[in-house]
Amino acid sequence: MVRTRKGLTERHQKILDYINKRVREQGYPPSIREIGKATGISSTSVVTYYLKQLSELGLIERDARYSRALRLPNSAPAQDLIRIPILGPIAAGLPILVPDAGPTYVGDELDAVDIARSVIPAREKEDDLYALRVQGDSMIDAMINDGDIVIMKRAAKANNGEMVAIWLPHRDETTLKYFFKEEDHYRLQPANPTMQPIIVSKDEPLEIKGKVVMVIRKVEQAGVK
Amino acid sequence: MVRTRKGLTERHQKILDYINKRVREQGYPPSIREIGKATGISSTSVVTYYLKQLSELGLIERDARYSRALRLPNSAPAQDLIRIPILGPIAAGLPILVPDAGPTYVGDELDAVDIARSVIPAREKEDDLYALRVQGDSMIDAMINDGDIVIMKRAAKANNGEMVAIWLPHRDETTLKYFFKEEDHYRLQPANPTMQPIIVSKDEPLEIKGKVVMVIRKVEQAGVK
DNA sequence: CTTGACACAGAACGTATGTTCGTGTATGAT
DNA sequence: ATCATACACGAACATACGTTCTGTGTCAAG
Repeated sequence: MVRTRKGLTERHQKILDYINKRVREQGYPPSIREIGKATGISSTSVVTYYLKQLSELGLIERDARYSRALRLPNSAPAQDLIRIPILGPIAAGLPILVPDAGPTYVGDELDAVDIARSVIPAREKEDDLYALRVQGDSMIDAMINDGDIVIMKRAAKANNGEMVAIWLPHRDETTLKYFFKEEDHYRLQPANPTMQPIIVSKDEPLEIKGKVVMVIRKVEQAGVK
Repeated sequence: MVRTRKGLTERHQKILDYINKRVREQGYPPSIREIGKATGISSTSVVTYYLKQLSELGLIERDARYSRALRLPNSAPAQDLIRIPILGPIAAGLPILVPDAGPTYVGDELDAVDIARSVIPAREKEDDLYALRVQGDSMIDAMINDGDIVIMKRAAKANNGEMVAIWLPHRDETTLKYFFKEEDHYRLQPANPTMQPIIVSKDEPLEIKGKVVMVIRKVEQAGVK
């Protein structure tokens, strides 16, 4: 693990190690002067000098100017998990219940999935994420299977090309589709290119329940017979 | 997770939540003034006042006097992350390279995904897991898309009904299929029930490269046009 | 030899940050 | 009414901290 990276002098390595150790042991990063003392560098400017290099190499991130405001991008193994509550099932004929974004969610008896933050695509805000468990085969056109878990992000509207969960009250239907707003209608495009889109006129009510961020499928031993 | 603890006022709770969030998102704790601003407390002394109480309650630890020197003792609860190396691409016409189970893989220049152990189905042995990035649309019959990440478990043989990655040398083909050993042939069944199975005679060579454990799809904004 | 890049040190400087203190306002007990 | 306690505000203060500037020694290229 601790490997001499190309282009890193001993001091780079020592600084990196020390930051690592401090973050692990104390829970917060050291100050420049502490780094200096620990690595035998007598001047704060020299530490700054190295931190700048490490930062340019992408080995640390820092919001300079603030105290102890540095972090190790690749590590942070400690709290890199986020817990996403599974709010309920999603199925063709079922509306989705999304208890509107309580800033503090109460229900901790709920099911949840733990996801490493690093696998969440963008910098999604954690509080806006929730998960649904797919029931039935109705989402196969979205390449989503029975039993899959879809991770959603709260959203009431969508941009063209985003995959969203849509509730069509007039049809009593929930679907996951790519969303396109066009001339005088909405086009809901299945992920499977061989399938036909659904056209929804703008008169018809259409509720966007969230954007699909991620799909997780646990493959059990049993498959098709 | 976020639970109103007995004896904690809303401000205590808010402060706790904010520290938590900042540590997770930034990698280092906030300053007193930042806490104040985020929780609607206008005076630094009031924040100090609460921090002292939280500290006495053992809900935070802090080396006061130093900047941002506070930490959440209970954090690092689920260190349950495992890192799964992404060994390479998987595509219809490509053999899979699986460098046989080095007990410690050296190459850390490789890509990897972090997964919470809790979402890994069985008690798979961590070292037996690896991941592949799907290239192309050739796996759509397995409900697996271009760009998906499949998490595999090393295996040279499979039981009936398991989904496996198979290499057919005579056909120069890699596929993900449900595996069934039958009378005098193998039946490779697509996950999509509307599609026809591939029948492979027992004379034909067939290499099982691993079992599919999980599929992860990150849905980006862009979809089908 | 000169030049410039690099690694390093020390001092000066501005500010971000935590603490202390004086003050004010409720509330409840005596 | 008086006092204690919990909660809250803002100003003053000391200092820990990051930045910047100046200077020194080394080493390779010109």
